[in-house]
Amino acid sequence: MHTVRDNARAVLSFLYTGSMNAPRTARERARAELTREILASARRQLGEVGAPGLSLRSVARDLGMASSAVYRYFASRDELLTALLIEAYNEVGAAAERSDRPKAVPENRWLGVWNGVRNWSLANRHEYALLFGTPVPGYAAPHLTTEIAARMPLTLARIVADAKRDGGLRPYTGPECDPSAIEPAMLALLDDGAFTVEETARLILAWNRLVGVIGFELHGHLKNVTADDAAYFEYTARSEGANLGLAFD
Amino acid sequence: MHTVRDNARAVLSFLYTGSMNAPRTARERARAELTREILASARRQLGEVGAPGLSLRSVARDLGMASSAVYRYFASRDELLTALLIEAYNEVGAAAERSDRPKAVPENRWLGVWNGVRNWSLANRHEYALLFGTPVPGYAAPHLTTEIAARMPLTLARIVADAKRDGGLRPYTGPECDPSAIEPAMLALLDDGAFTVEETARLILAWNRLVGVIGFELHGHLKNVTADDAAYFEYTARSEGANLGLAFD
DNA sequence: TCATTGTTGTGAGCGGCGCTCTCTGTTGAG
DNA sequence: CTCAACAGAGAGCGCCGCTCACAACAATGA
Repeated sequence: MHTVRDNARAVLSFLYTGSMNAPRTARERARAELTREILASARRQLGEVGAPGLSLRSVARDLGMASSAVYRYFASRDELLTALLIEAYNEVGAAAERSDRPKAVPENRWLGVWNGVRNWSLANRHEYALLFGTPVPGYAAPHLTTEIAARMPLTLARIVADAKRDGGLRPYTGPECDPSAIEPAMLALLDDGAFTVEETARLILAWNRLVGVIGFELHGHLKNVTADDAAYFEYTARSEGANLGLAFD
Repeated sequence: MHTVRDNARAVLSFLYTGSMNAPRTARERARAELTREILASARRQLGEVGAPGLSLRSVARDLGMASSAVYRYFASRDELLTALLIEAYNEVGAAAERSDRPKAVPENRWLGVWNGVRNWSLANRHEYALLFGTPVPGYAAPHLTTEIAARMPLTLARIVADAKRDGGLRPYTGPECDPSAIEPAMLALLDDGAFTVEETARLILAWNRLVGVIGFELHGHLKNVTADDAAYFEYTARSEGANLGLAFD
């Protein structure tokens, strides 16, 4: 029998794997149901008022239960936010994968995924902030989240790997990265060592910049700076793709 | 005579210009003094616990006064944070300017300013978060803050402008930006039209990426990704400088 | 079958928060 | 000297996260 304390882990596992150990008793079914409802309500509120405004008490009110009862399901507000964080990581990863069209030419795939991530972020700005904005608490089990967080950047890597395999990658130009700057484990993670250190560095840079430029747009730093955010974003995408050797002009 | 309500504007003006209308009466002197003390205490707490943890009540406790008294000086917590925001904008701008060595070659100036901004950010991570992390409230008088916020990017622009004047700028390569993506007013702002639209776009990109890569490092997204953050950062700086035509390899 | 055991929900309560209001004493301008 | 503007104190409102004791209840094993 699992105790209440184990629940958090169970929820994370649920979010990660998409399924839970099948609930055997009525109580377990009710528990799974209510856990989902709490998450759904929290997610709704996150979308409306953002992470700072999300309160456990208001979730409880929304569900017509005592605020203290919610603590049977999530040990703290941070734990609830962590669950939402994982959910959001999965969503942006899914959005990236969904907007990849493996049959298109690499350049169009690249733009498609960049735009897919941007569109998700514009439609879910509070979720984006949760992922890439200022971190608030101690937060989630790092090992679990990093695995999920990799989904989006791996989608980018796959495009470049395919281009490389098909000979569609130009030799890169410009300054090169000190190889010792990159964590060796990253090389293995990225498509089982399909990339050189230099390519890996540029991939990291591209991922980094994709997130960065969206943040600038979302946080208003481009106000009075750019006139057409979508065009500026596409320019960023092309610039970054070219840096990796994709054939933009 | 100014009323209490005017104080906020006075504080902002004080932070911006570095001086205030000379206090004539003892009361005005005391007011200026206490305002500074409140800001100093708030700044101290910001550095320790970050913006979410900063509370007006604890500032009041720190200064040995009733919490309600603080409201004579700052109309709300947001207004206090706004003052800190402006202070931080000025600081990072000053750090950028201080780390520029106008007599050095453009490439070294470029690296110097990038590192200067990074070092300030590492030493003031909560302040960085206030500037470039998730925005929380409605926040400051935009017109005032944008003027101050421009200090740091303008330092970058100056280096490139000097290089261009001295003929040290290579013709740029790679994808170009749709000119209509850039706000025309930006062209005038940047050294009175010293730059082409394309150069302006690349400057914006560089500024954007400088902030972005620091955010990634500060927020832990580079953990298990890079092995040497400083080396990776310098790589970013060189890559960005080369994109603007600076002679990095 | 039934007592035992762990789980679930409640409501009261703690300390903290931002913020408001009223009241008192004080300062400075006319 | 008068009087309006100001500064500070303290009580209080409605939130918040979180804890705890308690009662209702469901699963389980003797």
